[in-house]
Amino acid sequence: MEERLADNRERILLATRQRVADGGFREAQVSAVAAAAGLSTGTLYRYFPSKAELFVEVLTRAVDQEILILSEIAGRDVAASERLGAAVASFVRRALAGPNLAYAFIAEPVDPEVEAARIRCRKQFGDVFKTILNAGIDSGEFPAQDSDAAAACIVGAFTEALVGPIGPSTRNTRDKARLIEAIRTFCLRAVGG
Amino acid sequence: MEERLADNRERILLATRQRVADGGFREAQVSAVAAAAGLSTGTLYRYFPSKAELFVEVLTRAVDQEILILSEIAGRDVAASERLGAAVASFVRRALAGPNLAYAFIAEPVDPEVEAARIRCRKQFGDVFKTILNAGIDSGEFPAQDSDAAAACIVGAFTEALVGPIGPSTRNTRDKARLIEAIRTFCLRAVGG
Amino acid sequence: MEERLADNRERILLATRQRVADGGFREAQVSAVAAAAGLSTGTLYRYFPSKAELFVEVLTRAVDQEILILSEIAGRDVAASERLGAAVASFVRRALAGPNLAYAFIAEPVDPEVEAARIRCRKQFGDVFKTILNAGIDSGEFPAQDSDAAAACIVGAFTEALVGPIGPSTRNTRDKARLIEAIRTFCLRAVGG
Amino acid sequence: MEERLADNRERILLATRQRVADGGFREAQVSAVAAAAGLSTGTLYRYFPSKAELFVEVLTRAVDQEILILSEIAGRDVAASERLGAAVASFVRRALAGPNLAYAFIAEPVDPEVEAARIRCRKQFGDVFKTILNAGIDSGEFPAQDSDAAAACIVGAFTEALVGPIGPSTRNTRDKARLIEAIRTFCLRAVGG
DNA sequence: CATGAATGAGAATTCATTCAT
DNA sequence: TATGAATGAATTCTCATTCAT
Repeated sequence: MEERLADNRERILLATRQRVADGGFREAQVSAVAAAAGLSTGTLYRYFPSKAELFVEVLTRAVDQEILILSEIAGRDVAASERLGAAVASFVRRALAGPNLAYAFIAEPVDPEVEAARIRCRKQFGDVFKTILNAGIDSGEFPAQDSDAAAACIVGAFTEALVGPIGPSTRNTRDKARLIEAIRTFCLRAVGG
Repeated sequence: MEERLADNRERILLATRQRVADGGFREAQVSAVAAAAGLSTGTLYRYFPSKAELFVEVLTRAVDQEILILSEIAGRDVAASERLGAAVASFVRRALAGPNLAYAFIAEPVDPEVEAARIRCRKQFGDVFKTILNAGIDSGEFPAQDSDAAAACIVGAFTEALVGPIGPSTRNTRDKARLIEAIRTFCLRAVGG
Repeated sequence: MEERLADNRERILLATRQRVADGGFREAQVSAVAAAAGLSTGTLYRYFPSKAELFVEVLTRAVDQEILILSEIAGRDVAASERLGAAVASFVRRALAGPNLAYAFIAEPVDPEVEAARIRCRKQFGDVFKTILNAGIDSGEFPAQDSDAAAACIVGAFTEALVGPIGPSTRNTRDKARLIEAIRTFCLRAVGG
Repeated sequence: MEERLADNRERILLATRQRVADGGFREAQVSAVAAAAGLSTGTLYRYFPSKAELFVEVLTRAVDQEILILSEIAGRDVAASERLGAAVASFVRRALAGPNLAYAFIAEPVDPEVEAARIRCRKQFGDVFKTILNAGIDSGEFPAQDSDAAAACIVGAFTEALVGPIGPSTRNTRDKARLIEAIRTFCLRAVGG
């Protein structure tokens, strides 16, 4: 029972992720998500009080996991530039696996409540990079700079290059590797590392 | 009365811009825009065949003007790095005047038709920067690099720094000047200039 | 001036006929008709108090002319069967020249006011045939029969064969001649002539 | 609850039929039909994907049943003239029960999708009569004739006599019986049977 | 008289949320 | 507890008619 409840909750979250990845938040209607999860809409509403809160959780979950990984990298005992490069590359690599999901999460707003969550998430990303930057500046590895602005620039740079419409097309593994490298180089040089 | 017609068209475009700036395309319903323009919905439809086309025009208008300015900068007879810095700073400066509108233009998707226009617009931005980059690479001013990826990164960087939630808050003129400088430095260093 | 007024009125009626013939009443919007007549909608409303009354007049005009011709045939000093055959063939022949107009007039309802006019028009057609039928019955040329029903059947028969969707396709002159003959034969035999 | 669902679907179809019978397709707005069925418009859309498809189903339902009956008659093992007479009389008899509905079905076009269905339906009717006619012609019972044109004429004749405005008014049972007989005689004689 | 811009009621359709079973 | 049918507010778009210029 407890088992079952948790199961349903996970199924709903998963179904939402998949639909968002497919067609963006626009295509993730409550009824479609419920159907994909093998549940009724009524049941979905037993687990989530509203569509917005469901979306917020899907978003937060994905981002939390990402932040965990990036934080680990940020905490490593190596040069800041290495950490920065690793963090960027790590994020980019995973994002390339599911671009639409990343796009929807990063760029597509839905309603104010979800939008607020999206903002918090980007802020979290920025904070990770700011941490690395500040460490590098303190250690003299990076030149003095506005780490807020630079962190924002970094997040923006890889977001756009990854999921934005003007990013280079990445069809095969080689293309992807090149793109990751290009973005890493860009960001590293940008902060003077 | 020619006067009057043009007026209405402009009023509608202006009302749309304002509502978009306030609450994104989401809040720019036909009836709300018409009311804000002091017109009936029927009249709005005399000037624009559909909501989507109205949005597309609002979008392209703003972007076309921007592209014009950036292109002029890109064509100047000075070092590529100077042109790049000037272009970034120029864009950022103007964008800081109406951040929400910029956000809606750059980041918010609406429906397929408008989304297509948004993509074209971002591509235009990217192309301007790619032109500068390639010139700089050819002249040996910048190191060899993937100019597609770098152009995307640049657009993403300043977009995010400007309108993204993680960008530093800019309350006064001094803050703004600092932000512009930070973004310019970031982008210039990023491409090795 | 007087000249001009009459001209405009005729132009409007003609433009209406043409648009109806092209796309049915559905496509004959006031603004489209006015444009086709080279006038403004406001001017159109100086000549016709409403769209419905305009349509009614277009309808009545066309039918009145038709009735005139049929009445002449009905009044000829020849056998009833010959008159009947001639009337049917005469109507059918002209209708084949502009099938869409005929169809719209005969079968397509628009709004109650126009529909009422349409009913009156069909009644007029029926009356012509009833007159011929009654004459033929009186003279012993046709067997006794319900001339109301038979007249309705005749109108229905040629209407359907002409403009209905199940009528045989008539692409060339030969086809048309055959169709006219088939309908005439059908109607003549039907009344026992 | 299965019960309930089917009920609603039927209720919607019935409500549509009734409104169509009253005022034609024109008066069968989605909201009016839903209200007449005791449902919300949203619910109506659970059962029918669009107004057009609802209309098409109302149309085809009625026609399919009719065609079934007529086909049975057409297949009987009696003289073609008897079958023709029986088919006409059978159709007319039932149609006299709901003249306006029949009119809307047979004569009133609405939008392209529904109009297409209407055409298919009339074609079905025509085919039944063509079958009988061809059989009669083959057996020598009817003289050689264009069975396409004649079938169209027959459908047109009884349609008009039934639902057209010029048909005789039929107030009581005796009148109706006479009308049926008049139409049957008309059609039979028309094909030479 | 002529114009044609403006009006605004009305129609179809969608979908998050509720609640009787 | 689960269901999913029902709801109805909200939104886009059309077009006959009016009236200030």
